[in-house]
Amino acid sequence: MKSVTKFVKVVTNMGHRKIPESTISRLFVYLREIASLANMNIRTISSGELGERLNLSDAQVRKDLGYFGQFGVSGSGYDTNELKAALEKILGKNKTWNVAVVGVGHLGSALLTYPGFKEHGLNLVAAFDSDARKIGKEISGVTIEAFENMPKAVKNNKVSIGVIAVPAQRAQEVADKFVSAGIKCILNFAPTSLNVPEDVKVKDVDLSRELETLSYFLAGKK
Amino acid sequence: MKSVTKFVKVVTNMGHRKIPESTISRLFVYLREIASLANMNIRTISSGELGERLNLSDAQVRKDLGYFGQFGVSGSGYDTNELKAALEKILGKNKTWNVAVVGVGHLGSALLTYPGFKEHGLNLVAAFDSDARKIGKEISGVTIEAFENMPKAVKNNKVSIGVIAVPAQRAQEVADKFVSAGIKCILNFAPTSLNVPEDVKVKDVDLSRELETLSYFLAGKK
DNA sequence: GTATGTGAACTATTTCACAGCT
DNA sequence: AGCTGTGAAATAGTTCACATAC
Repeated sequence: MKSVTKFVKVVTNMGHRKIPESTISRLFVYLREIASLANMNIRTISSGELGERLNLSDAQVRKDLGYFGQFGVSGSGYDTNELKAALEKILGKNKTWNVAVVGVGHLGSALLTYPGFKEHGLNLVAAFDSDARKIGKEISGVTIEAFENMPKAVKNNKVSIGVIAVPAQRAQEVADKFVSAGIKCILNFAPTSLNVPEDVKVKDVDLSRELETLSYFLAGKK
Repeated sequence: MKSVTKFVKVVTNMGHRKIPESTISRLFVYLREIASLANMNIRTISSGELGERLNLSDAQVRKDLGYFGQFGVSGSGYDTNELKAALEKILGKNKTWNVAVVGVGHLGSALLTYPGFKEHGLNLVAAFDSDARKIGKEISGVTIEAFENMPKAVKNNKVSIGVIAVPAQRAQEVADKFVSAGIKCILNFAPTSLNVPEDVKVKDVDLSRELETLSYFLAGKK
């Protein structure tokens, strides 16, 4: 007697195993590479080849993908078009989000002109500063407003992500105002640790720390 | 018979236990906080209080410091001035390094004007681009040169850190040229994984990935 | 033969918990 | 009593290795 087993691809993480944040981050890297391969008309790739291109082990690639389903074919590898579609679905690349920036100094204005925002589905819709001389100026198609207007603007523009680009000593104050305006997701460029409620996600981007660890490494050799 | 034990503070990691990179990164955070406390004339702080300010556990603080020596006093905590001095020594804050940037587009020019470089002992001494229209222009006191001149300039200026701020598809080429010019330390802003010899340290700063993981988080909550 | 998917083993990092110092 | 320093326990993340599929 023959038994027939049907496998179903799982694209959301149904089994709700805990997924490492590093896995999520690598999935974006896989997607980039796979998209480029698909674009070059390469139809199939193995975990080993993909890992080699990205300086990762074959096992790492398979394990990461394994959290979300079974996308490969034994003996041949992964179909690039299928895997691309699956990753896009997993990672929610089709959605867009509105973003507001507080602090239009060096960093803030560099961010406002950074094309990567738009490329990743993030629309800058508002910018705020408390320096009166900056208010009213336009940058990247957005007019800088007074910080006091922020909560109202967040609601009117359905802002999902708040970006903090002010000096460290003012960052907590801005975070508190974001939280009370209903923001659940903060991108923090200030070199300080923010206190927020549990349901608010903070992503810290601390360029100073990166630079510091680099010079620590250099100090170590010789 | 009584035994007398003498303990000596270890400031370098003599015992060469393996130290997590995350520990190093946190030490810089401790230093910032401790410097600010010392500045406010707070003389002493416990691991618990310090952890609370930084959203870290008391055990984490003690374990991190423990890799480098014994800086605390049982029953009272850490002397802020002593700990500040010790951390500065451990982390090699006094040294400065020369930096060269390749790629003076949006990102590169934002970096060139970023004051954090100088604040962390990094001196921008040269900038390169392969766009003929940019060559000869000055930015932040540095004149943009042709990419071909880079290896010579790296040697003449004793450059220790190479910064890559070009599009992904050109990043490996730039990295190779840095490596053959003798650079041992690369700060990579291109969203791609670089292949370099073992003795070269690459620090990736991938803003796109940070943005992407943010939108993944948002996509997850309905 | 080649490559996946996945428990099991291993490694890294964090947290616990407590002896010992002030 | 209060707090450090540190092995031991727990947790997180990566790599191994192999049964299974094509």
